[in-house]
Amino acid sequence: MTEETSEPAPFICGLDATLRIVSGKWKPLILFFLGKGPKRYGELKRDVRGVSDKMLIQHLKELEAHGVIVRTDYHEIPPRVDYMLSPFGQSLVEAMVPMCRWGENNTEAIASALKAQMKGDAR
Amino acid sequence: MTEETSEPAPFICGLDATLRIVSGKWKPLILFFLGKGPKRYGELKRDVRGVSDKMLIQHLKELEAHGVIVRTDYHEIPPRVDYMLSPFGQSLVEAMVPMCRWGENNTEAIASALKAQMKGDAR
DNA sequence: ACGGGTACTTACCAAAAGGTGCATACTTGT
DNA sequence: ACAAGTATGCACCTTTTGGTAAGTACCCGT
Repeated sequence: MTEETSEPAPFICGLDATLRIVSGKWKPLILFFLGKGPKRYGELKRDVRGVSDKMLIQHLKELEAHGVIVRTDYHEIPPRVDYMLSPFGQSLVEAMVPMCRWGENNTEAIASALKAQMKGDAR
Repeated sequence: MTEETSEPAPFICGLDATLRIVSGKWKPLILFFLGKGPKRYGELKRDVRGVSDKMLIQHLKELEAHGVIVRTDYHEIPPRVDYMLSPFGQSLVEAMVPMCRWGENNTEAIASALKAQMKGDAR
């Protein structure tokens, strides 16, 4: 740290910019599920199968810091908080829809492509 | 390794499936640039700024193994190889277009969202 | 009064991801 | 003859990422 590296590195292109927001193992999934409407922390955790508390919270904080989601704390006694997309996040989710559909329409092909590769790896 | 864990874990949803293919720091970018037409290794490396040889090749191999790109080796003397999208890859790239556009249309907002966050982090 | 659910937080650790630098084998340009 | 470019491969090491397990403060149902 001899110098301040505050520069976040310029974007190569639009896609690169988008990736800076959605990169993170579970972020796209979180966004996808929030696209279906506001959700409480627990609901989200059940939806995004396999995510740990640590990751879920960390990603939620980052998405909030980036202005794509909005956190609402009801300050109730058994904690109650929910998360929803901001308009910015909403537009992002819309941009992700084709990728979701691509996955839906090619699930079989993807599954076998991944399986085929494993055989090669499993030397 | 007491048991074969050959099961690649079921997809949570279509998006999850898609992510299994495009996950990797540079993969979306590689695909994006290949969307503009076949490219030689060197060209790609110049396009995808910042990628190391190791990563570029590794990602290219995976994408090829997954059937999204096709490698052509001309067996020429100073090595000449090029990469292009397969029809499968082509459809994937089309599904990514909206995300590219989203990034293009929101570059400013994204840049400031990222910058704003850094200030918070820099405690 | 105890177990379970709520939404987190923190510390510690393992694994994956990625970068650097060197090597290859042959050619073209200077 | 020597440096540079071509498309990789490999060993080594650092960084980043992610998981586990524990704890917190408070409530409700039994």
